[in-house]
Amino acid sequence: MGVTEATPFRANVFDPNCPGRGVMEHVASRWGVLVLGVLLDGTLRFGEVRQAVGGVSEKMLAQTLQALERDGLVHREVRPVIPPHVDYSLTDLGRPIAEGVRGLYRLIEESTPSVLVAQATFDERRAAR
Amino acid sequence: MGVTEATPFRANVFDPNCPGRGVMEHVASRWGVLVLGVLLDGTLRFGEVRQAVGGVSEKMLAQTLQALERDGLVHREVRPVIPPHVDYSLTDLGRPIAEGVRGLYRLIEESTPSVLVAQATFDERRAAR
DNA sequence: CGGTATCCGTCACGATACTG
DNA sequence: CAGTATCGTGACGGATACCG
Repeated sequence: MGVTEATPFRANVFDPNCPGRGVMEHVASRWGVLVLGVLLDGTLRFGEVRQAVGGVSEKMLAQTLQALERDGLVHREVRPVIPPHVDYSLTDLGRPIAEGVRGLYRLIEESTPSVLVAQATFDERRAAR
Repeated sequence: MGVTEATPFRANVFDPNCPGRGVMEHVASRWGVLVLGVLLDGTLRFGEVRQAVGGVSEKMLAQTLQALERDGLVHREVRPVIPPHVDYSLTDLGRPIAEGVRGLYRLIEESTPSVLVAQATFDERRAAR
């Protein structure tokens, strides 16, 4: 088997027609990463999620939550009262992924100062041409 | 200060007007995650990256690589020969982030079977209405 | 070979209004 | 309160052509 056995990394995600790619695009979407990150804090209602994630519209939030629910990463619980009350939380499947996302946050925020310097340098060089 | 001191997580990424958010959107973009993942294997030429990432157009690849280069996550080295030869690799700043992305791949691929079941169940319930 | 420029379609997204 | 429906815009993204 040699190399085949270990398959060092080379995920199938790189294949356009692979189910994992779709999940990746839900998770790593503009709002997906933020929703998962927010839900890591615990169960939240629709409006609370909306408030916690800055700048998301109702429509996009509903859409994002549905995609994540369909993938089994987020649990949706409706309480039949008036006015309606809907709770969102991470599933056991979704939690590790959300934690991975949180790890990315951490790294990116730590890197932010360096990134800003890099951007400034880059833009400067461009202007100098 | 109690809770305030630790600031459990609650990254500034959730603020729409924050530099980290922009970086996050580059990294967690459709092609950004894939490019970073591919470069983790080592230095690659433009064409090699294009081949490794399934389904990306030249335009989007160039655009993605530029954004990551501007953020200081990817290093671009031009060798002035004919025909042109351009190498791309991760910077010290970019590598940890790329590794975080790889971690997400792993998690998502492990989850894929469960996700497919969840999707089937979800779609079934919808149809049953 | 590794881009950049241009054109153009599509769909992601936001704003608004409405329902249960 | 938590959505769904509809519509309009603009950015994203692909195809093509051309330059260094």
